[in-house]
Amino acid sequence: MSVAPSAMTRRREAQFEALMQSAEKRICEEGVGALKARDLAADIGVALGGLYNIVADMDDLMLRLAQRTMGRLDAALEAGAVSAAAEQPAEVLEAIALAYYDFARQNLQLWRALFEMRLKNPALPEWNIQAQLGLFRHMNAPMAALMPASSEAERVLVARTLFSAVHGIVAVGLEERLIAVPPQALAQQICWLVRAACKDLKEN
Amino acid sequence: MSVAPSAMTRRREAQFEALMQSAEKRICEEGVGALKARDLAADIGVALGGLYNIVADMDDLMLRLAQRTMGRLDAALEAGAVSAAAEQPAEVLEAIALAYYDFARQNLQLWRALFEMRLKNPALPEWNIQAQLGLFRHMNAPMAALMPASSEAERVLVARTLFSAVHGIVAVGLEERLIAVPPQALAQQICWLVRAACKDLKEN
DNA sequence: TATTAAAAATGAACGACGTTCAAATTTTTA
DNA sequence: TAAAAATTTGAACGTCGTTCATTTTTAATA
Repeated sequence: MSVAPSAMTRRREAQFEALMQSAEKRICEEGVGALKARDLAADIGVALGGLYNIVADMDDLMLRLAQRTMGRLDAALEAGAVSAAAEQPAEVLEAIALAYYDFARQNLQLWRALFEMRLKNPALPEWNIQAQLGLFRHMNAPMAALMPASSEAERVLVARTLFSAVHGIVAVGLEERLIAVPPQALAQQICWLVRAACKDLKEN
Repeated sequence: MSVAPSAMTRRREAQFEALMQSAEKRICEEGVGALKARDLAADIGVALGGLYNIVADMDDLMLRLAQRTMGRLDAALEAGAVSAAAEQPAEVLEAIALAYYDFARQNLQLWRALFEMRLKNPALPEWNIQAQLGLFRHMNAPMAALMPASSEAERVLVARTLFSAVHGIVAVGLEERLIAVPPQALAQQICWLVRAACKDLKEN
């Protein structure tokens, strides 16, 4: 589950890790828009041009960071799912949704960086796509329980819809540009929507 | 309902309008990331520095563009709402959601620009905030019909939740970076979620 | 160990960008 | 028509990501 480019010497791996940590620190403190090649190079004690021996370019850097963040998000969703296992499938989905919300709140800037990535080359590398799709893994079991008569494709579609809806609520809710919704109220809204959707699935 | 800064001469208004149109054309054709001050200045036949007599800076330009787009979106939502009026409130909300999805599809790049704005000064001007909040206007009547016993604040919260959820589905669905969901399937998913949410509201 | 070839690191330089501002030009006023 | 005010200009500035010829370090070989 390494996030570093393959074929690295030990020294390079250390540099890569230092770069990632310095970038994450800066994102957390100042937001993703404040990431500057010169700052990062200075942080890890490397000349400006040396950055490009560790990472192909800033897009590559962002994608590697996204990979790390998704790894942590995956673990958080997993923890949320198991905490509600052996319960009703709707409750598991609810726990996953709340875990997603909690992760976004606790890692606000890193989580935002996942979506604010504006890559020069919009085509994502395969390993990034797979990591994204892998996040849906936690919904498989509860979705299958909720929609036993449906096809795999149908379940995947509904899972994506549910995830997207929750993501939208979280994203808009954490946007401070408009009215700030109290966290507790937001969590309650997420639960309501997930429950309502699951109830409907159950009835049909 | 003017979108131009006040206290403009006739000439300035014409320049402003030309600037907006040229910017919108470029956004539609190449995406918001391709907007360059030099290109726009050339487009409207003005020296580079002259842009800053028409608009305070690029942030201001983006906010004015957003204002125009929101104006069109507002009209589209209104049209969607009236097309389903005198029906069940759930059907009105469904029509609004579908109108939102349709607008996003038909004005993909301009719609994206609404959210991809990364302003140097993240504080939004009051007129922009009001325009955003005004978009919820169309949900007032159906929400009141669906939740007659609830407070105004409660209804606003649920309306925001519903809108955010639909927005999330649309945003993720129109993101081509992952699996492309067929438009018809996406519309169906939106309808399903709105209906499920409304059904739950009705029962409680 | 000395020599040499390969690998890695350097930082000045480049082009693109948004923004500024003294100077030139146009328009308005007296 | 002359003076004053307003507008327009485009060169110049600072910042950014990125490149690459040069230097420095590391590794291999005799």
